[in-house]
Amino acid sequence: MSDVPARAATRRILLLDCDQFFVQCARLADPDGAGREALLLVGGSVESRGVVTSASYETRVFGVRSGMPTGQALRLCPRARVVPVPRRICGEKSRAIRAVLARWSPLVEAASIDEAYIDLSGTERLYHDEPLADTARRIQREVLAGTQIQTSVGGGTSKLVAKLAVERAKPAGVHVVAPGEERAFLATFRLADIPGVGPVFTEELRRYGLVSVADVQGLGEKTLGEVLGAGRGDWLWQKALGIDHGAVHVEHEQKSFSRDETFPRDLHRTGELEKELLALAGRLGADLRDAGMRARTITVRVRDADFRNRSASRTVAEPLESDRAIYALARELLAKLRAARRIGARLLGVAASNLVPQDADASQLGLFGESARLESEKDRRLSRTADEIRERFGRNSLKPGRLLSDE
DNA sequence: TCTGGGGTCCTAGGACCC
DNA sequence: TCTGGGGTCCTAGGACCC
Repeated sequence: MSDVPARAATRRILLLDCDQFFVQCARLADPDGAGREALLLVGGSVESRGVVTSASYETRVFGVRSGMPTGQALRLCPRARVVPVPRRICGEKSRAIRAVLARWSPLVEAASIDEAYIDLSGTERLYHDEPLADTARRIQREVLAGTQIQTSVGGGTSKLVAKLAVERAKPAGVHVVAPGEERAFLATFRLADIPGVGPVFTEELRRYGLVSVADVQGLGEKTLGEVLGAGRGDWLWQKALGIDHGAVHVEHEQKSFSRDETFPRDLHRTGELEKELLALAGRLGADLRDAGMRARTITVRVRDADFRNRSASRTVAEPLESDRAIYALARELLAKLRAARRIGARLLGVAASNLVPQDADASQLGLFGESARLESEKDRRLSRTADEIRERFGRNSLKPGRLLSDE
């Protein structure tokens, strides 16, 4: 908020969003297989209890949507082919797109793997007062030529407006909302379309008879505040008018890392869960070290067979990075969760937060006696050695736990 | 129909300190 | 003896996003 001048010049913001990104990537990765498949679902299999990450436009005609359980999607569209997410090429394409966008503005925010905001405010003269929609089309063509990825672009005076506009642009189009048209544009949406208004809030609003953005606009600011409370009422009122001062942020500081896994079948025995936890802790530790970070808080999460989510976490004074220390802590937390409720688990996960750079000032470690240390230099060396072995000989060259202990 | 994996942010209560 | 308020940190849970 403080970085918004009292009389800000009209901003010019684009959101570039890839059309059915994972489907496009899967087709590029396998031109003769998935590339020829119109009815394509990318995501988890039925056996692994997965959901659809991205559904091709051809399957959406059948009612298939991303996030839908794959089993349900296949019932709606039995002839569809399911392929896994092609992670490597998705990452490559995402980076390549960002590289193209960087040529157009220094202010690019990667909002997710398949969408990015571009702030072109103040570039009017640079682009010779070209209409924003024309600039958007040129960017879109350059992205397609450079990466083979088809995109849609939304534009307007804020991230909120650009985000909603891109929905009107799909597929492969451009939709720019002119300054001053925000309120009327917003009036054409449902409240559930506003980012931040999810299923729970939508249902609450519906109980008040509020379904469309126009409903809220007609209610007025004061009444909305009385209905929802000042905080949420004001928040929703601003959105309903298309007002959003959020800045396009270039840098992104990751606050946590996590690894979790849903099992094909619920696991009941603590020993089985510990084995999975060991593998997850190893993957998490490798992620942390790869990022040059350590973590002070470890959280273990389970999703019980009845879909109840539970978690236990512990924060320690000394930031950790080694597989052994992370697993030791995680194992205690799992024991705590198991003691509280002994029931089959469909998901197990472990997360690291309260992150500290590896090279941060470690002087405060002097506060801990050597006996109280949770992680030794040797633990760190062992984990880093394991990282190098995997780097040289492949991810499967070491089994989890192999370099974990002193034995 | 049967619900992924990777994240961010918020809330609320309790401990603890001043 | 009775009763403060503010600030920070931790923990657990949940909404929400792609």
